[in-house]
Amino acid sequence: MTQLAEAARRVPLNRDRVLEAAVTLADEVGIESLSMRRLAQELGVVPMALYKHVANKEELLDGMVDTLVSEIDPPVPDAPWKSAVRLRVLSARRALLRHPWARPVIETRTTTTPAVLGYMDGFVGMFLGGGLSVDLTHHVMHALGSRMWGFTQEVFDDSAGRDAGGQQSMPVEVRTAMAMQMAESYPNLFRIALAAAHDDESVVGSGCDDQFEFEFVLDLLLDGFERLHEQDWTSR
Amino acid sequence: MTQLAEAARRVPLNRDRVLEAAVTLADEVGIESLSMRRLAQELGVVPMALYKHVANKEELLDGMVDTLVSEIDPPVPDAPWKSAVRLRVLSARRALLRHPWARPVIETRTTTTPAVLGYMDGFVGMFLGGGLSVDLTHHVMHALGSRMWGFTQEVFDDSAGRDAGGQQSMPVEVRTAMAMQMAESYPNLFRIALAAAHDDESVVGSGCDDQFEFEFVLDLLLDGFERLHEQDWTSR
DNA sequence: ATTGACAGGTATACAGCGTACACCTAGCCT
DNA sequence: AGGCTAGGTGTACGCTGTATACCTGTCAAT
Repeated sequence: MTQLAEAARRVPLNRDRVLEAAVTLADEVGIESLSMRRLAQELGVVPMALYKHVANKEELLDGMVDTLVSEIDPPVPDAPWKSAVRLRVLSARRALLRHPWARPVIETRTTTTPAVLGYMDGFVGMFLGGGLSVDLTHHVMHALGSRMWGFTQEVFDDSAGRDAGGQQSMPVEVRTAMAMQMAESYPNLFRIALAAAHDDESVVGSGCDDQFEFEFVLDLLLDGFERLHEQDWTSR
Repeated sequence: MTQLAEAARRVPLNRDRVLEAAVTLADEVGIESLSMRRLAQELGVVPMALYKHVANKEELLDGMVDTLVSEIDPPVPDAPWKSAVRLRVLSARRALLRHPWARPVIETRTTTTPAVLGYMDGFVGMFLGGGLSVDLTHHVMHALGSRMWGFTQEVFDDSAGRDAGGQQSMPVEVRTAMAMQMAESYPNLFRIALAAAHDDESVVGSGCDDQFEFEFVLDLLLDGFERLHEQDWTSR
């Protein structure tokens, strides 16, 4: 035990190792299971030891976001603004899909770290560099919102029809009964769910290509931005 | 005490009263302070008593969202789809601003109650009723996302320049030092923050009209939807 | 060589959370 | 009269973040 203690002390657990461990732990067990105690245990250390390296859990989460930001590709220089933005957003999205915990964490952050400010500054720079006015860029950044991070607030779930409840072990007669119930309670949702299920080749899947939906909206917005830019839009 | 117990029993605390109390409590003290214990206390009852009326806290939150949904105006019939959608979204936004707790709660909901399904169904109905194809409507609903609820994921905060940190009691030399710091670290953000501060008549305000930003994006999207509809867009 | 500061790990403790489980009691139906 | 039940109570468990005090090894300055 003395040896272990010494071995632990030989690599004295700095801030980066704490953040790194937090990221991989959250990747593995999910953000809801990332507690200070659990993280400490993972590092072979007592919970309070973490507080020598991060002020509190909020700061830990801030740090985790910072490491995520560092994984996002920088803006490609000398590219048209639209594709530069597009590429970077999609890079952010890839990073975000690697770290599912990041979405809820980003959503709840209140403080803005320098790394995050730098990330945003990059976007603003792309728009301004593309010739968009300061005014338009301002509103465009608001419009981009969380899509800047590669995610959308997915609040519309069209999987309701095929599998309301989530369990797959359900007698077929119950399923059809529920489908009929839905068809009459939510006729419009039903039509869409039906169409999505129809298009879907793999019967198992959600019937909805998240990546397609994301790029659909992203391009819709980018095209809108471009149009406003071309007609010298201004907020009066 | 017997009298109190009897008085309490005379109005035996049903599900609706629990939900109503939860909503007003959350309105007053914020969602982060809404605990089962606190809510029970507010109702003059022991915490576990609540569990006779809601299965658990999740279901309580679901119920709170349902009451919020009931405050949103139904779709106005016989209106062009664009303005019908627009009106309803803005009605949702008003409800949401009355209940600040709703945004984080909606964001974290996993189950979808019938009331919420009905709400969504109404939107789908407006698009389909306006002649949009099932396919386009599907993607349009995804694009709408959380904006359906009247909020955007506000992840871009342009108040960074004027008041990084939030405290107003700060020596002016420190403030200018920070501004200079920002100007060189985040030159692009700085330009935008500066412009926003300039436009702002009230020096105190955030320098950013949230309502304007919201409607800006909403209309950008609606116009995009319309354009796609006019050119019979389809996802192949 | 001794001392003292300090960085970093530890131990204990507290207040708060959601909620499982057992219990009680008043009112109603047979 | 007797039991069922709806609804409120009391206690307890395991979990959370973190304040506070303590200890110990390392290193710099005397």
